[in-house]
Amino acid sequence: MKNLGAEHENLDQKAYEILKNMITERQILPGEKIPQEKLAQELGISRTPLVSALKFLEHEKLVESKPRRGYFVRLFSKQEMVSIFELREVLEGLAAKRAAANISDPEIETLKGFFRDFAESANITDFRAYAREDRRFHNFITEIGAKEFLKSILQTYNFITASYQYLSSEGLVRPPNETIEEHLAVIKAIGERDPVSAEELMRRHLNKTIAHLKNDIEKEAARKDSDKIIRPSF
Amino acid sequence: MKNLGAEHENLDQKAYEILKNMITERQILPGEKIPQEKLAQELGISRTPLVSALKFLEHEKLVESKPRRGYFVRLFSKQEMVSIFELREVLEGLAAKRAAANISDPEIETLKGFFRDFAESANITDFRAYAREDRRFHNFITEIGAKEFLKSILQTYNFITASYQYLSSEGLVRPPNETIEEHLAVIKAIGERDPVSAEELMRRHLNKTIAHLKNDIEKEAARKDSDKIIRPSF
DNA sequence: GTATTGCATTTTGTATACAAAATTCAATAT
DNA sequence: ATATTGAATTTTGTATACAAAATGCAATAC
Repeated sequence: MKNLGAEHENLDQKAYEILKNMITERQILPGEKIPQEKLAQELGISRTPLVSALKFLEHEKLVESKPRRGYFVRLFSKQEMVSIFELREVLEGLAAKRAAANISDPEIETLKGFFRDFAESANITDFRAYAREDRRFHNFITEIGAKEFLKSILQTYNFITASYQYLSSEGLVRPPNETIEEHLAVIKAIGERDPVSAEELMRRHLNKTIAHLKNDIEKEAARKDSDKIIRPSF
Repeated sequence: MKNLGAEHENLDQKAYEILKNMITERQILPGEKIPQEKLAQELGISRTPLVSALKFLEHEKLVESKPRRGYFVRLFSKQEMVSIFELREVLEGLAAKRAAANISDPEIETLKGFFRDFAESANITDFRAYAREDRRFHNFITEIGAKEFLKSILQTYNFITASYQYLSSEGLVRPPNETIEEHLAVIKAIGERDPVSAEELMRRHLNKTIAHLKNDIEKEAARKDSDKIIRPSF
């Protein structure tokens, strides 16, 4: 009966945020079932707002409902990650275009600050710091270029990307040395308020990541194929 | 795989579909409040699945929650419709690209059937029939080019477009004589399995609609501005 | 006649209750 | 040992209950 977190609009919201956090921070792992009663008790709420939050997350594809069996944390295959990056390509392209069209002077200054610390060094070694900057950069563009609809979609898919990559090399698909120039090019285009170039460059940037992922998938498939060929020979 | 047909997985789903339908068919008008208890009784269910459905629709922006005051059918401004078409531009562009890459031979035949009845006539007069074909055409491309994530997003935004346009000239922003060639060009590109052209043409097609909408908005603004100037002179 | 106040009514947010489905697990059969 | 069965237990889907908030309305004051 104690209503502690009194700053929250309602319990649905609170449950939603906590759950989402638990998923990114891998407190519940992909594929795992979400124990409703137990979790509700842990959070000091009833099942009602918890289920409500689960339905929201289901809509965002972060969670999957198997009827009469429960909710499970969604597991994304590499193939699905390609689909998500394809979406990010067009959506962030649009965000970059709109950012270039709407950005204010002070925002341009902020934008130019991104990757400044990395721009000079010939070889970036701190992957973790770079990955953080990467996320902040993409979020900043979403923030200024995307509102309402676009923003809410992008947040979902950027979030999925982030939670998926949590384990891989600090959350980077490609090495900093390869992406830094692409980032700087996007910054330049938006800074010059050039929507066409901004969109094009952002799309190219994300498209290269897609190519990289697809390459990984192919390599894996090839490895498995060769296994299949070799094994029967024993 | 999927459970289609009359059997409803659960009441949430049922309530969701009925509500969504009521919104497109304007049985509940934009801005109106949704009476939970009354509607639940009418549908012969409790408030629980109804509220569940409302949360889904809230996520799709079809409905808006004002805390402690209830749910209201969302009202879209022309400005917001522009944002939605900007989304459709990039998303259906992607869908068209993927459709061109994945389409099967029989599907090409179906595709080529679209707009056949209109292609010959020099002047299309049956707006209603054309509008229906338009919707079917866009849905078909979504169906073959977009799966999972892209599909679910597109369905939402196509739906908003449809429900918004319900009142305007049979649901068309631009006249058939203007759009028919664009449609045929997209069909040709996908039929030739040319992803690059397919994307480009679909984007251009939707972009022209955006331009048209923006033009409308400007005209309206101009009218209001001139009102403002004239009125004080009395 | 319009504005203000206070009370009765309605509606929301959340908890709880409960039947039906799913799961577990031990007992039994193969 | 492995497979099968079936009752005991858990969990889901849905309804209902109820306090707190919002709303409507009538009585009163201005």
